[in-house]
Amino acid sequence: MAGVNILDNLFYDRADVVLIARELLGKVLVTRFGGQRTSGRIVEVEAYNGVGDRASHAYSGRRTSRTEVMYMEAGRAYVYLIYGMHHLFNVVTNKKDIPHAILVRGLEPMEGIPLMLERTGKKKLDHTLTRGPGNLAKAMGLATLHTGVSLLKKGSIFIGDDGYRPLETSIGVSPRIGVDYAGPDAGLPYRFFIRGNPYVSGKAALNGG
DNA sequence: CGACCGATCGTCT
DNA sequence: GACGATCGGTCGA
Repeated sequence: MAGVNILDNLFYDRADVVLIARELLGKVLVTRFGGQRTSGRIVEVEAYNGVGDRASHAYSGRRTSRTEVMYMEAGRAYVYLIYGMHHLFNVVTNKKDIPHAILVRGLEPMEGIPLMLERTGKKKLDHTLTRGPGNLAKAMGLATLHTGVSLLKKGSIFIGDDGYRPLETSIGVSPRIGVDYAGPDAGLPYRFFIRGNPYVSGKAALNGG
């Protein structure tokens, strides 16, 4: 599509995963499976800051077959199954062997809404279609089999920049959701979202500032 | 509104 | 054998 630049290695391969997460707000996540395209604007993200972050799957350098992709070079998908039923989509950032990742938690649907409805079994478009990480992965057709896929070329999964920029004043910051197990790190301000957007998950009290 | 609960299974201990 | 970077439904105030 004209006017859309794919985010490249220079974008993903940077040291500050929290900054990258914030910069992902307003970008466009695109999937193209079986010749069918779906896309949506990113409105909510969370940063997972490597081996020192108790909320991260890579905390303390844990390295398993599931998390191996987090240790690969920047710009790959990390999709994992949670609660036996939901697939959560992350983007790997920073250099090889530094396991940073960003969880995409909210999308404002753009293209392919009928297909998203079909994938999710929903009857009509409402804010639940792509609100929350499990819902958006399902709507976009993303699952664990996509772990390791590169986002750096215009392939089946990528993130584009169409020039849209959220107002700085519209960006909210809060602790991450669902990471109470992370002790002191549960309170870190690593979640970013577009204030007032209906596709942002979480409770209203978290979404004010 | 908020609190709680069940679903469901791969991953890790 | 326990638990989760969740979701949608239910129940009670």
